[in-house]
Amino acid sequence: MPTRSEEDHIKAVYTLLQEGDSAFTKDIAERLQNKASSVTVMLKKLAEKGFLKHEPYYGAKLTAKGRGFALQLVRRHRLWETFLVERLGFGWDEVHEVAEQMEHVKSEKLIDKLDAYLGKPHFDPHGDPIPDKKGVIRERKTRRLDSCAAGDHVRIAAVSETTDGLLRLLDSKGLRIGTSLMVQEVHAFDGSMDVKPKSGSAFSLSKDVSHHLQVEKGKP
Amino acid sequence: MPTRSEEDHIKAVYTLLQEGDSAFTKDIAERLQNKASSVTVMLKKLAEKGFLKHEPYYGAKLTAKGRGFALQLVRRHRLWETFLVERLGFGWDEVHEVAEQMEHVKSEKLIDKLDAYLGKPHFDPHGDPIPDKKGVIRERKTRRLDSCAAGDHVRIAAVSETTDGLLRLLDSKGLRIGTSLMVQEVHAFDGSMDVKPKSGSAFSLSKDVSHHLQVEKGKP
DNA sequence: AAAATAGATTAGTCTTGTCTAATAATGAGG
DNA sequence: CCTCATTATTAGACAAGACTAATCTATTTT
Repeated sequence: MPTRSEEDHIKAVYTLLQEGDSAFTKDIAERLQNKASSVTVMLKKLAEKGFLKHEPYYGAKLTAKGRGFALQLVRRHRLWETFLVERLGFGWDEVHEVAEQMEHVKSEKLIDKLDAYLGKPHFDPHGDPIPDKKGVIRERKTRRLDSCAAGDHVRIAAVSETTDGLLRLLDSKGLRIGTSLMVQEVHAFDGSMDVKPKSGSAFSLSKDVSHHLQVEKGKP
Repeated sequence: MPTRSEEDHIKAVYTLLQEGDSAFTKDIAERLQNKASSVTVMLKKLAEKGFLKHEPYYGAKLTAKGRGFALQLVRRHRLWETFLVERLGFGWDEVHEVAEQMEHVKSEKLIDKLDAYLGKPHFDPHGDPIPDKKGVIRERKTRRLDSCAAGDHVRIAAVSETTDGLLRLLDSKGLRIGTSLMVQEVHAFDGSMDVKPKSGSAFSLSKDVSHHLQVEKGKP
């Protein structure tokens, strides 16, 4: 049974591999607010315990065991985030840190019951998929909003960054998971775009913002 | 900000002082599954930090600061137990260990919102009082069932031991918090008593059991 | 009052997880 | 191909928190 620090490292590796295709010591260290040397030591230990393969100087890859473990952590994290937002009334920009603590509570039964209580949700408040008990993630075909062209009709599926600033900005513009948009115009010089929500008037989004919005096709 | 281990020690001292009037090294050690020598070291540290007074060889007493801290832990523990039983459908004999982990999650806002979500309950599923945000406990005048005499009408207010065995026994007899009983007869030779629930037929309770039931007066 | 016993404390060790400093490997540019 | 900047690793120190063994204190028993 991994310690809390071990769990954090496994999850960091998983997340980095999701975002790109590599998990380097430096990036893991940055994410965990640790020094690289500490991470090296930890990776060696986790490799011995069979959670990952550590190729010195070339980063880490998860084993099946490590991946399964990481998926349970992600599941726990996202279920708690869902609980905090949907039941306790937290804003979606406030839940990350708390869920980060709750995900380490060890009780399989607790997660089973929480899952049932929330209605076995497939997505968390940021639109990220929640792995099921077996670690299976239901896939959606989404693209980044900044890859869309004028005239596209789309629905916001997920927000791929969870910094407080971005989430509050979206909130203030009335942009939520599920909000339908039409892309009116894309400005080549700075990548900003004008979008019009189904209900409400049009406004502009900078590339910084549209880059982090995952959307799926809506009806045209 | 105390560490998890420090929190555990503070709470153990608080609980022992509630149950009796002393918190000795040995008893703290037993409760935390630690050795006495480890506890001594910890008590010295907590005394330096101002959470308690440590009188070597005569145990520990909490300071106001330590008591306030312990009350917040108790509050968190009992709110989570209430959540687990009332919302997630856990049995009241299954929640202790999980709540023991959840009580260490640090977020004042979380507890405020949980409290509101549960309807600001004053008692947990075992009938124990939940301190409010300021640490104030609403008192009730209760007595142990084994101090009652034949003919008394009482209502179960709390169960003062939370071992799985006792709680399951009570469950199987239909005894819950709030159940009304009439004491039919007390047997002097072994302290057992016959009781009759308002609805249902009479049965016998051993002294072991009646000793741990806190009751309040019901209507005669 | 002395001895015995239960419990508490101290001293010293070990493990875990972190750090800093020193050393080594990689990959890019000249 | 060599050098340099970046990143990784190793080695050694340190703090927290637990343990064992040895010592000490308080209390009870004789």
